[in-house]
Amino acid sequence: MIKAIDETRIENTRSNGSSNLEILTAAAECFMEQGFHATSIDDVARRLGATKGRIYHYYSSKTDLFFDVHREGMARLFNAVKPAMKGEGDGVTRLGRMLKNHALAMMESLAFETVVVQGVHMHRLGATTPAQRRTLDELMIIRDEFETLFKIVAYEAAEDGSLASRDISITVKTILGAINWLAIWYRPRPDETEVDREILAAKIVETILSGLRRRE
Amino acid sequence: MIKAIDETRIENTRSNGSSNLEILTAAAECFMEQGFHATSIDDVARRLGATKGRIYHYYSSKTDLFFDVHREGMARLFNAVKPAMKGEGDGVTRLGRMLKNHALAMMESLAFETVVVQGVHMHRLGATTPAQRRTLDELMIIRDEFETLFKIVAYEAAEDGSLASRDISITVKTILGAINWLAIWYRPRPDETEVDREILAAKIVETILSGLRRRE
DNA sequence: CAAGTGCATACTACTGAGTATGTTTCTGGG
DNA sequence: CCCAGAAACATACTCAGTAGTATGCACTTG
Repeated sequence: MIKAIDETRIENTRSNGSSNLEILTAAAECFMEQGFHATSIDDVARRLGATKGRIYHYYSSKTDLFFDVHREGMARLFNAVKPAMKGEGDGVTRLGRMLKNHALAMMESLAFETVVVQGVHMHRLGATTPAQRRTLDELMIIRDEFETLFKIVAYEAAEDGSLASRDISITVKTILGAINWLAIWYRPRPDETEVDREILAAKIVETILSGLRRRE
Repeated sequence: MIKAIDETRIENTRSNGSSNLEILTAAAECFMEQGFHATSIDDVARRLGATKGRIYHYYSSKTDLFFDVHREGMARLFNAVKPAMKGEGDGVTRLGRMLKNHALAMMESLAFETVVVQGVHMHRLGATTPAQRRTLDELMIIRDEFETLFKIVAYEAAEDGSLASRDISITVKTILGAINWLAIWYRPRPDETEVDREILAAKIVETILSGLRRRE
């Protein structure tokens, strides 16, 4: 799974040409713990055991760094969810697979996905330069596309009769909220294994698919 | 409903003694739009048509102001949800009422509740002074109590057989995530009425209670 | 060995939290 | 009715933190 993510990682080129996963990871962790504005470039550098110079060599601004972390987070979500769209099972079954993979990606790349959640909230924020504004819009388009993946399969599920709901848009937003909320409350335990995460993801998906009320 | 909130509003006294709902509201809106760190005290003052002096007359620091907004947001959630715990219906029915009221409160006090959501995320953040650290811990206790309200009724629902789920803690976190996510995507339309919000809340709750998969 | 690459060091300039100090309006006791 | 004194702000500062820059320096590569 993780190897698959690495192999299919989309290009991460930014302003200065090359990228640097080490920097991205350190930045993601800082942004997760303190948020974008409370994180100084020096904080990220300190976590790297380096200085500003290294970061500004690769990224032209703090905002661009944030954007690239966001980009990486979205890429991982796509890589996790897209393969689950096709395959066997009715619409809701496939939706369940997508949700489970989404949840697992949230846990495995918690720092990046927390930044993604922050980024959504940042939409309104006036990004300073026009170039940054364009990048931000582009990121929001990617986010919409991600949501659309779920809408597509939800429509298919409505047509094959496996989906109960009527209002697809609200339904998708609701269930994605349940998953994304992991960024708020989930913290990995030190001794946690992949299996533990699978179990947690399965429980969450089960709740979403079956609902709270017992079925007869 | 709104009048009821005002009547039962808990005391909002802070450092300097008295409070000021006007300031709290302006601050909540700024924090919602830009986040805590990106919001300057001057921003809040500008929105009030005033200057820093007014704000620092009532609040000893930006952090304390944030805390009081959070407090107000939590108070509104409690006032919305608590009355729905008791009354007729099985456990899941009452849970549904609580969730619906929660969703409505999110929409009606969007700015305050967005700050509450931010506050949860801020938990890890090192609040500077020991006094602020204590206040932050206190706020998190209040949040836990809020979550406990749902757990209590969920346990009752498990006992009366109306609840399908086994893991109460994960179930509650999942469904609260679905509701809280409203803070991210919900934006009131200009011509929106109370009825519109009721319909939206009902759809969300229906999705949570019944689940995605169609029942035979 | 010349030209870049990959950083570190040492600055600058500005923003923004908090403070110190007016200035005006209210309030309550004589 | 008058007038301390407090309450409710506004104005004008200070100063620490931080984004971004300019420059230096080792090390690689063609």
